[in-house]
Amino acid sequence: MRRMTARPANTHQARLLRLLRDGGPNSRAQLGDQVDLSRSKLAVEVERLLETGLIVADGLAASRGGRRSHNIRLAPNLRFLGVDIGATSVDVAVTNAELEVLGHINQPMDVREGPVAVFEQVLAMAAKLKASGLAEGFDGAGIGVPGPVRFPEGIPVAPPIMPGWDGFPVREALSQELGCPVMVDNDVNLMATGEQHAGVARSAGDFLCVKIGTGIGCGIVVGGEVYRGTTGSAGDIGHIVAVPDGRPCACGNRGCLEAYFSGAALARDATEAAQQGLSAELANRLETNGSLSAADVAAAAAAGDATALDLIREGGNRTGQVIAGLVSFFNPGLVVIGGGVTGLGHTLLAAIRTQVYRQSLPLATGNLPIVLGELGPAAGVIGAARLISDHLFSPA
Amino acid sequence: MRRMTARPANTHQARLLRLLRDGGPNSRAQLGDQVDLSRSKLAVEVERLLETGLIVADGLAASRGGRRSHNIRLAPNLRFLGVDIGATSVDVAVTNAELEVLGHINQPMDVREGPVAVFEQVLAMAAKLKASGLAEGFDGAGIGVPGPVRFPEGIPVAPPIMPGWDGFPVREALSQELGCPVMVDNDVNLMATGEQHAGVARSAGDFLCVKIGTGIGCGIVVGGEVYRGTTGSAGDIGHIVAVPDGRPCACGNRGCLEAYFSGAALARDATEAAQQGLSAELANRLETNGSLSAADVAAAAAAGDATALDLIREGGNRTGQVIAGLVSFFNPGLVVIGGGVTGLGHTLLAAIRTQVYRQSLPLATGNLPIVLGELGPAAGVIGAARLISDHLFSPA
DNA sequence: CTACTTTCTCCACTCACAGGACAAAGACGG
DNA sequence: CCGTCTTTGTCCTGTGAGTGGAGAAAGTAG
Repeated sequence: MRRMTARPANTHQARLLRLLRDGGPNSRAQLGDQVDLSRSKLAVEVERLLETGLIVADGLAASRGGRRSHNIRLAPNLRFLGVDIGATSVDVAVTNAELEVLGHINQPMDVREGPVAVFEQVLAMAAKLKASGLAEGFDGAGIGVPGPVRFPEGIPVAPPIMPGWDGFPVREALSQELGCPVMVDNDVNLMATGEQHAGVARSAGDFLCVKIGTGIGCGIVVGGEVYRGTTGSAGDIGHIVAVPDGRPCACGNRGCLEAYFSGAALARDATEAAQQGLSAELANRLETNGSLSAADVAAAAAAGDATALDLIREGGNRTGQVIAGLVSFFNPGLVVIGGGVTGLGHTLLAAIRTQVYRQSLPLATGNLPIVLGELGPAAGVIGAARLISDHLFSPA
Repeated sequence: MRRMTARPANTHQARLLRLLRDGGPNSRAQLGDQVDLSRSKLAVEVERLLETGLIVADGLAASRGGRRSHNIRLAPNLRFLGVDIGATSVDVAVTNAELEVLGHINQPMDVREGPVAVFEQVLAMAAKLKASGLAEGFDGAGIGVPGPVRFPEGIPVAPPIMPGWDGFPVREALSQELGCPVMVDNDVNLMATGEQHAGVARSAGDFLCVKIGTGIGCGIVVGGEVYRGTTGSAGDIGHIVAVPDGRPCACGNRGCLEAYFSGAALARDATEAAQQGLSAELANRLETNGSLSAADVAAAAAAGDATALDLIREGGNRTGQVIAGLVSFFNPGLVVIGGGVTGLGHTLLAAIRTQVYRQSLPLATGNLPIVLGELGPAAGVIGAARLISDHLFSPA
C-alpha cells in the first residue's frame, strides 16, 4: 500500500495537523478558534490538506443548535512505529496518527549483540504487529537507543553500553528497511517526550525526567523542547560523582551515582546481602531464580523485607542527592521519575523527595512536584511516535 | 532632552537595529546582504527607522568601485545605563547604542542596606556619569542583582544574601526614578550575557558561565538565550552539596560548595591558615590589613606562597567536581569562569580543568573549552546594557 | 412557517513583498 | 573629456497571502 507521501506545505498546515493529533477530531469552526486565522484562510488550508489525504472529513457531528459541522480528523489509516531499545529488552508499538497505542510488544534482547542483530529482531516484531492487522504499513518510525545520539543524523556516538553501535547510521539503515522516514533519539529523551505528550508532564514547560533502569539518565525539557546538549550527551547523569573518592565504578572513576544505584547496582547489592545472610527473603529468591534482579528487590520490599527496603532507601537517598543538585541548578517545574525501577514505587520516591526537599534551595523546591511517570513502558514508544510525528508534521 | 520614544514596529526593524548594534555602521546594501529582504522592502523599513530617529544616515562611505553608500548607524546620542549590583560593590556604566562602554564607575557598597539606600547611591553614580558629559539622559537601563529575580516583573524573590530586597519592585521603582525603561536580571545571567555579547562566548550556543565572587552562581545559556528556570533561580549552584555530610554551611545544610569555596570562604580559610602560622606571607598581610580577602590570597599565590596556592587548588578542586557534574548533565559547548576571583587565574583554572576532564564523560569533555572570562568587571554592565537593548530593540 | 443560530463558502479588497527597470554616482581606461 | 562598467539606491508594478463581510446551507425552537 502507498503510505503517507505528503507533508504540510506551510506552518499553518503543520499547526492544524498537530492540533488534530493532540486534540482529536474537530470541526473547521473549532479549529478556527484555536489557530487565529480567518475562516476563509482556514478553509483553504483544510481543503489543501484534504487533497493531500493527510486529513479526512468523515460524517457530520451532532448539531449544537445550528448547522451540523463536518468532522475533520487525521487520516485513519496513518500508522507510526515506536521503538524503544533498552539495554536488555525492546519495546515496539504501533500508533495511529493521534499517537494512541494500538499494539505493543516487549521482548528480551541484548543490545550488545549489535545493530544488525537487534534490527532483525525489531523488524520481525514490526512485521508481527503488521500481520495482526493493526497496520498495512508505516508512515514513519521513531527509535530510542540507550546512549548519546548525534540527533540530526540519527547516529549513536560513543555509547558506553553499546560499543558496537558507535557511528552506525541507525536512521538511514532503518529508513531503508522500513521504507519510511525515521528519527532517532536517546531513550531517556523519548521517555520525557512521552510523558510530556500523554503523561504527567502534559502541562510542564521546563522539567526533568529521570529514568532509572539498567543505568540512570535524565531527559531535559526546556520550554517544551528536549534539550540534547552540544554533542547529544546532555542528561547523562549516571556517572556524576555522588560520593567523592567513593566506590569504584565500571567507568574507571570512583563514586559515580551508578555505582550506588541503578537496576544493575541494586541487583548486585541484593545478591551480596542475600549471600551474607542479611535477608531470608532475598536469599530465598536467589536460590529459586539463580540470580536477583531489581524486580526481586521490589517484590521483597513489597513483602516487607527490611533489607530490601533499606537498599531501596539508600539508593533513593544517593539518587536524591544528585537530583537535588540538578534541581538547584536547573530549577525545573516538575521532576518525573521513571524507568524499570518504577516498581520500587513510593519507597524510592519518598527517599528521593526527602533528599531533594532537604538539600535544594527553598525557592527551587517551593512548588516542585516530584512524581512517578504514569505511562510506564509505554512512555518510550509514545515518545518515539511523537518524535517522528513532530518531524512529519513540520513544513517540508 | 527628549529620549528615545520609538520602538521598532516589526521584526524586520528589530532585526536591523540589532544588526547595526552588533555589527556597527553599515550601508543599505550591506544590510540587505544580511537580512534576506528585497532592497525595496529594506529601503522602506530603513526609511521608517530614519523617521523615528532610531537610526541616522550620516555621510558617505568611501567608494568601493561604484556609487558611494550612505553610512547607516544607530542614533549616536542613544545611551544605555548598565548597573551591576554585587554583594559588596556596585558597577555603573554608560554605553552607546552599540553597547560600547563610554564610562564605568565602581564603588564599594553593602547590598544589605536595602534597595532604597543602594538606589540612592546608584542614582548618584549615574548622575556623575551624566555630569561628566557622557550622556544627556538614558534611553534604557539594565540592572543586575545578586539573587533570583522574577524576570517578567523585575522583582527579586527570596534572595538569600539581600533579604531586604524580597519583593521590592526594582524595575518599576528604577524606571520611575530614571524616567526610562528598565530590565532586571540576576547578576550571573548578566555576566553570561556580557561574555556572550562581547567576550569569550561570542560564538557559543549552549554554555555555562560560572561566577565566583562573594558567592558562586552559574549562568545557563541554551540556544543563545539565558535560561532562568521556573522560578528564576536556575544556576544557583552555591549550595549544591559538594561533600555529603561535609562542613556546615551558613544555609543550614552541610557540605555546600560555598562552604568550601567562594570569595568569602577563601578569605576565611586564609585567615585561619595565617593564624595557625602556616604561612608567613598571609600572616604578614593579615597584620598589615587587619583582615584578609580573596585578593590577598591571589597576591600571596602570585608571590609563590605555598599555602595560598594550596587553598586555591583545593577550592578549585571542589568547584571543579561540582562543575564536572553540571557538564555531564548539561553538555555545554563552553564553560566560562569569571567573577571576583578571576584574579586567582590559572592556578584556579587548572584545578577546575583537571577535575572536569577527569570526572565528566569523555563525549561531553571531548572538545570542551574551559576558559576565564575576558571582560572582567565589565561583563556585568555590558550584559545589563545588552539586556535592555534587546528589550528595546524588539517589536513594541 | 418564521426567527434565530451555527457552519461553511465565496468574493472583493488590503497589504506585504519580490523583482525588475532605472536613476544616481563613482572608478577607470582610452 | 567621454564612454563603459560597477555599485548603490529608488521607483513601480505584479503576485499571492490573508482579512472581513455577505450570504448560502443546514440545523433548532417556537
